[in-house]
Amino acid sequence: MAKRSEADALMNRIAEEFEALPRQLQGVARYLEEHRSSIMVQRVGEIAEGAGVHASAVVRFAQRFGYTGFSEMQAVFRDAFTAQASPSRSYKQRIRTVIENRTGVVPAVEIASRFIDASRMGLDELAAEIDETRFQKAVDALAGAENIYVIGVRRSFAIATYIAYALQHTQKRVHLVSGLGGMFREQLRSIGKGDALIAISFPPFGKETLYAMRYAQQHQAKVLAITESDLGPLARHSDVLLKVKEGSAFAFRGLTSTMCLCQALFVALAYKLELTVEETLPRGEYDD
Amino acid sequence: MAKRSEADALMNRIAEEFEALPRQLQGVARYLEEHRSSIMVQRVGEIAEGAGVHASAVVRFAQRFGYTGFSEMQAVFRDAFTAQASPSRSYKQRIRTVIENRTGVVPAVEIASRFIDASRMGLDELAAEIDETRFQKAVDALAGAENIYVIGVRRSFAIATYIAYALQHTQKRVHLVSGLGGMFREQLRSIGKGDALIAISFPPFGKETLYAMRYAQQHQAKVLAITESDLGPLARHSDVLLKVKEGSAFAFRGLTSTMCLCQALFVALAYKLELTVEETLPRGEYDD
DNA sequence: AAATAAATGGAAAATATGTTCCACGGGTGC
DNA sequence: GCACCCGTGGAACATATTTTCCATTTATTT
Repeated sequence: MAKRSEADALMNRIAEEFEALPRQLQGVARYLEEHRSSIMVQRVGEIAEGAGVHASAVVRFAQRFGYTGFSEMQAVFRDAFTAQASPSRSYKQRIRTVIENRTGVVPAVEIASRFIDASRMGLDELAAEIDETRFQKAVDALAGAENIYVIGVRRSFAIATYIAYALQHTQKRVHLVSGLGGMFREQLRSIGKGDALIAISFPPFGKETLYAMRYAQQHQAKVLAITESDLGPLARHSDVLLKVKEGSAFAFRGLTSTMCLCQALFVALAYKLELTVEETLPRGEYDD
Repeated sequence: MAKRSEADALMNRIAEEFEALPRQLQGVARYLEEHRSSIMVQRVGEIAEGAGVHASAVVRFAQRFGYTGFSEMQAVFRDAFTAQASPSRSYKQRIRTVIENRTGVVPAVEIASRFIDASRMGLDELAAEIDETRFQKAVDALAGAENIYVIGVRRSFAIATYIAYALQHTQKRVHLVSGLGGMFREQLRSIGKGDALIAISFPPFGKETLYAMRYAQQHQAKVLAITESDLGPLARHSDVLLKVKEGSAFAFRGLTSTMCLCQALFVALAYKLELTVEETLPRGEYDD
């Protein structure tokens, strides 16, 4: 109990003082936070190597936080672990959870956990059922396009936003059809042969998206649809259709699988366009 | 993978030979079985004491099972742990191999699969490491806010967009600080006491986001940060900080965990506000 | 730009830890 | 009952790991 919080307290202190720390010690701090769970089994040398610093820097770090040396600090994490690993803990925790549930208030984390679980299942399904041929076709279509238009409204707008952002890292001209100022049609006007439209839509399908797809097809642009089913109105108006089935919990639809698919699409495209990943997402000042 | 089974194999061998062992070594065996999970952090002396034997008995035990000494046997358990504690590491190595093997055309689906895998691991980690207390605090902070401002730039903008969209289904007034027309400051101007700001940012942190956080705090609004670490500049300017560590493949950062966390946050909030899910996300004509 | 302070990394010193050796004792078989 | 063997534990030894020290580099201030 107290053991666990001692490690927590230390991590908090580290977070507080972080900015005042010299470069190398910041590196150590980052490593500790990242690998908190395995610090207890690692040697100073291993941690030093992982953090890219000299062993003595790790010792200095520990001393800066009031310990006589690394060993003493490590003991804090070791104790925290053994306290948690001891069989009594899980039992007590289960009991406590049950008690807390009795009060009628479902803890927020309970809801979150279930939702995350649902999302995981969604990703599992995505991994299992991805259509190789179609995915390849989708990548090829984008690779061959001069201009790429992206549309998605309401729930799908965030996804469209992301795709448009990601594609800015390629040489393509990218157009997010946002409808800003009520200008859906105007933003789409100049799409034509050699261009591609990415349309993301789920039932009940937004009429703006459907319009865009029809318009794009009429003007000989390739249409890539991202939706949940081969049936439905999007199939008719698309050249390639990628399916995503989202997991759901509390009757609330996830969006993680869609996001994941879109990112995968982008990575595959970047790879095909032979952008090195560094070019793709500069770790410099433009990334956030 | 193989690491885990090596420890298992050892435990099996111990079980088999158990009866043929001398009294003290049986004691060691019992202790190991009982405390399997914490062997990796314990010293020979501790284990010896726990089993009620002399340290050298423990060493003899290890040698009896083919190891040069206790250390070598302990390493088996340590490896088993680190293999399971940091699955992403072995994963990253696989990824690197794939990249280095670019002996020609890697099929797009191959890339997609890898990426989806990475995202899945990200979600696993999210589920495992979500901080109950903080999550609850985050939900409470939002539930208590009159106005909710949302900011995220570049990579994080899509997420901000989504949160703003989702929150429109509550009774709160929601403001997406988009920076449209260069009006970051202006959009943020009226934030004040009783309001909340949700800031999503990852390194290198966008200065607009940092500015917004500082401004919000100065005006006594609650600040909820969504980022990847307790360290870094966001910690100082936030009241609640939710951590998300994204999986990555091809050195390309995922966004699915963040998306998932934000959705979970929203669902938990909706639940707390006692919105029925039907009210929350009408499946009617406004959903897309 | 010089002076001062701080940070860094190599290597020696100190310590902790693991391992081996050996003397002792109890039990078993002859 | 004696001798032998195996198991046991103390202590010396060896090794691995941590810690300290100091020379060098790097940043900061005047």
